[in-house]
Amino acid sequence: MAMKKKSRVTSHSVAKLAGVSRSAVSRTFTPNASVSSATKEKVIKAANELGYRPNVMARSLITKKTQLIGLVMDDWDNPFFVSTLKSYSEKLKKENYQIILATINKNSDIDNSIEFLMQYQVDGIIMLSALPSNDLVASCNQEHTPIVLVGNSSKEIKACTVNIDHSMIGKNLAYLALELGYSRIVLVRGDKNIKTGIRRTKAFNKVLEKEHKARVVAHLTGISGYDAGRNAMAEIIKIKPDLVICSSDLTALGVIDGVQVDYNLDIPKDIAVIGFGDSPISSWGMNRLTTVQLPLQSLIDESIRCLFRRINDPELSPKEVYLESDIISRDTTRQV
Amino acid sequence: MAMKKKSRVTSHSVAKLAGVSRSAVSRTFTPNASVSSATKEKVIKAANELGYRPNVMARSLITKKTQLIGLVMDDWDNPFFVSTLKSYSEKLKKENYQIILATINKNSDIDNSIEFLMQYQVDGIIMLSALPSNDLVASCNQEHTPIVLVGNSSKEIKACTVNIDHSMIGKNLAYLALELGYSRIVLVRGDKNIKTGIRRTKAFNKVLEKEHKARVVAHLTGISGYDAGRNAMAEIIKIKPDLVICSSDLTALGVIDGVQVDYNLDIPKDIAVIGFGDSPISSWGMNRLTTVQLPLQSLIDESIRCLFRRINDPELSPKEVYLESDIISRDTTRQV
DNA sequence: TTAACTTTTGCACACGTTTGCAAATTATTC
DNA sequence: GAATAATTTGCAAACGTGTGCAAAAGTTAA
Repeated sequence: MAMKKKSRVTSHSVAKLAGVSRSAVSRTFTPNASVSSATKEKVIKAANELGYRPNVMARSLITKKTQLIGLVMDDWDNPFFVSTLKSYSEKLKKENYQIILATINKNSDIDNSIEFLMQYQVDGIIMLSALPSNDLVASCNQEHTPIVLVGNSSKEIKACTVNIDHSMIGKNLAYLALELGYSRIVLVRGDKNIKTGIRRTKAFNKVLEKEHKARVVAHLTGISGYDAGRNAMAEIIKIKPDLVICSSDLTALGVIDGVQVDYNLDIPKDIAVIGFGDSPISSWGMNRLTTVQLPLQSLIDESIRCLFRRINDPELSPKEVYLESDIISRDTTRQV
Repeated sequence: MAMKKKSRVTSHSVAKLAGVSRSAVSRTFTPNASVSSATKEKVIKAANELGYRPNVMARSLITKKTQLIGLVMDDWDNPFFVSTLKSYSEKLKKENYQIILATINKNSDIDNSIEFLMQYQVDGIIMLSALPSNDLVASCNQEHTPIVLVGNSSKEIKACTVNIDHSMIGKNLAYLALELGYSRIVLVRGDKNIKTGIRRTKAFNKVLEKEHKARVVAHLTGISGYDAGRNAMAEIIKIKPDLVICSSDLTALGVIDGVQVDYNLDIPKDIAVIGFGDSPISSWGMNRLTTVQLPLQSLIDESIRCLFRRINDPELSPKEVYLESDIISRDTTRQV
């Protein structure tokens, strides 16, 4: 006996079983299609019997819609972006879209990942923190595949961008510091080339220069993580600051332990600390860290909204959205 | 002037520009296909000029391969599984596969998410911690779409399973406790219905019963997270245990702070603590937690290997893999 | 009953590929 | 140069679906 060949159950086979035409079964699975309830019933019965599932690939070939959204994740080490994945997946699913995931290894791969996604005829692309080339975005626009850039943008690119307004954060941090009466401030940041940090710092300094009631007594870069923060205190302590502003909660926790454990000083009386991100650890247990809360949900919602707007009307010109962040006052800064 | 209709650049258009047949352009993009280098060059030039990208949907229709792997994530709150996403994405990409992501909301949705993925004709499915129904798995097997179950299994299901051997963990924990000379042990777990925890506990008790040099003086369930752990100490402290074994690192951290801060006892001299998971926080800064290290990389590698084995040979019968875990001895237990 | 109208149905083409096959071209051998 | 072998090429038939169109069936009105 010959080996049974792999054969899928197709609209043809269920049509045959139900005694109708292929069109009938197609229409049964297309909402609002013209099909009598009698045949619909027959088709559904046959489909269940055979375990029929419409082939999305074949369908998309003709409808030119795949219900696929490409999601490119540039920075898997950034917990903010990773934590958005769940929401993206759930919210897109609710709109009947699926996520196809693209990872980036080297920087040169950003464009490559878009090319990949385009081969799958995705209906839209969400880029988390990655910046593609102008040419490629133009090419996507031409094929009416909208791109939304989240957490990164460039003036020249013709794509929707949804961003956190880091300048505003810097400004608000500065005014908060002034309001609380701090005057000797240390800024602690990670990689000095990260744009968002640069933007915050610039806005922060601008306010201080205008008001000249306080000044930045030290500006450290290349410090990220608990240990780096804690070790950095050796240097910071000499400068005798009254406020240390960090670019991540984890760094801030390191700084806090440095202040309290290694140098036996009081927080916030002797030195105040502000973190960044409002990550879960910033409020666990004994940690009551004053920090910047990023509007992640708005970021997600807004980027999805932008995407769908352009999927539904590709001629629409791209939009720029900037979101504001709150500063959560907890126990590592003095109260107003 | 009439509105320009959306028209993709197809193999037809590049064939016309290059002055060859559609077959020629198809063959230039198919490795090892019979095509002269002269025409190949012509085609590539034309393709670049037009920005041609082969349509994967159309291709998969005929090759019956989509290069798509469905990844269903049951429990987004479990940091272990979420942290595997990056590795899965990178490793599958290296093999030229893409991930299509499926989320589960209610439990009844597990089968649903598989149905969804099957509509996209995925070449295989990886299920993280979710358990699908027998019927559905059978239906997938019939279509030669292999499924790998990670972190959850059932005897009856005919699918590959890759699991952490929790019985072995329980056994090893028990022998470690005996070896270190602890005799009054408290077990602290989360939801009492979680199978993995039950399995560990059972194996743990079995060893203790056999050796009867130590005993479980309390077995608390429903405790998970830092605060729950810390609060639980109020009850635990009365029992005067010498070892507390927790089902998560975070809970263990709460217990530790309870012991040290709230009751001013020494760790590990007065009470020892063991966590679970070797999550990053367990070794940050001052935390030097003795804990169970899960073999996540092996879990990922093994599940991918199982998947590909069955993709390449669908007749192969499914395999069960159990992985062992190490216990990392740090500073919250006494040394051997 | 007939006419006009509405709904349902099936045919056949389209979507953008891959691939077996035979024809056409090129390379090799005598 | 002819004969043969090896390679390259294009044609045409799939793959599994959606959809315009006209025919068929059903419904309503007179």
